[in-house]
Amino acid sequence: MRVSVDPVSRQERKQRTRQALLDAALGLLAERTFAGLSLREVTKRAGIVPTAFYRHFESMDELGIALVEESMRSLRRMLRAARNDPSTYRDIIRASVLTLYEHVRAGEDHFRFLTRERYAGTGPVRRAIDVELRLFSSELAVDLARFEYLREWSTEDLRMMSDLLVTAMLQTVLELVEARPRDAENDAEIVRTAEKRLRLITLGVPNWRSRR
Amino acid sequence: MRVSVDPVSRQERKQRTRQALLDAALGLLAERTFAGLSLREVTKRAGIVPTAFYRHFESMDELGIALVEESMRSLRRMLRAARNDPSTYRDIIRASVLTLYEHVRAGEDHFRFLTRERYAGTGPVRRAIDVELRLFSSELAVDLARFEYLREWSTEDLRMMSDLLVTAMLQTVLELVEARPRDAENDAEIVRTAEKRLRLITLGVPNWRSRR
DNA sequence: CTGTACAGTGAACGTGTGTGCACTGACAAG
DNA sequence: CTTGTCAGTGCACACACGTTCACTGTACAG
Repeated sequence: MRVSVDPVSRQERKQRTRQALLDAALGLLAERTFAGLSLREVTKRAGIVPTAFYRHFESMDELGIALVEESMRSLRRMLRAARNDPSTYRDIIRASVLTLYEHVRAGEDHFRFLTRERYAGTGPVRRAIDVELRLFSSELAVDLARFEYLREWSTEDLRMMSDLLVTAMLQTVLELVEARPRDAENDAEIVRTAEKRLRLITLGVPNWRSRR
Repeated sequence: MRVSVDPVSRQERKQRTRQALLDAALGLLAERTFAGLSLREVTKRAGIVPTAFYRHFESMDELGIALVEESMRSLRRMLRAARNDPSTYRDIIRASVLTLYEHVRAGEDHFRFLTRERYAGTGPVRRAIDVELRLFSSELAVDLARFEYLREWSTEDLRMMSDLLVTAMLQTVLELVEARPRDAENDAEIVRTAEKRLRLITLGVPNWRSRR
């Protein structure tokens, strides 16, 4: 097998069509639930014939899971950015919320997909999101453990807190992504509220005593 | 036609069929999204012919909105119960969470419907839930304003907090309703975590200073 | 240059869908 | 007893769906 330099090699073309399918689905999901997508629609938008779909995915569910993976990459990229942001040390909450805001507005469709399908379906897509989000929350818990006040928290309590933070953040994502009207003023309002939420949650930390 | 033993008035019979439609839909929603329901399915389960559907609702969306209203009645009943529970004064958080738990397990389908469709659809059903939940959060904010520490909070901050509480509670609802495995042990775990969440949030309250 | 693997095609199928229409028969009012 | 109302029926339609199958054209390996 040869690794071709030619940009239109066979496998690359296939990869390109696959991506077109993913993009088509994601585009349609702007105004529909994943369960409400039809294979025919997606292929039509991707510019191929319905039956060719099966050359790339075994079923729509499989495409959905690929979409979850793609979307989670956005989320992790965000977490990484937040970790490496030097301004984090001055005001971690403000910095985190701003990072969230920028990433949401940049990869809107992915975030919308995740937040909507997180609750919507019953199928494999939902389960995949659930698993990935649990993992994500665990990573966040590890980060949290590094903070002064949180050093002695039980892992269970840390998990509780990171779950709470993730939920609050995803709630903000939803507000941003579903916002109407969509102007800078409204965005600022949402961001401000998000900050307050996190502020309130973290204010409780110094008073926390682990209990059984 | 149906030969009924007990005499029932005409409108009462109609009301009964309407309710059968609502129940049928709610039942099917245990494992599907509202958008994924078909009119034919619902009528079949309700025991009438598809076309008779239109005697009761103009469209599935209209039925969905009726379902939202019905479900919100469960939610409000819960809030009222929480307000009138005398044990609330001893430990408001524990009392609230237990009230939530009992109501969720009692009217499971309604709660599942609300929490799922809150994010799922794009249609009128979702909008209806959004409006109702905003209203609900306002009511809660009014209740909050009566508390010692919260007396001087701005209405905006009160809203922020009640939204946070509602979101945390709905998250708990979701965990309960989607729980697997569904046993007493798992339930207890969920309830315990829910309590911790609220505990953490309220711990921040005494330290809060409203800021612009 | 030849043969093959394979992405994409196009017609065909069976099924489930929402809705229009003319209908039936039980009830309630006159 | 007569009559109008109306919840529920049964048939029909046009359409969109997922999936099958035999096919075509071309990039690549030998």
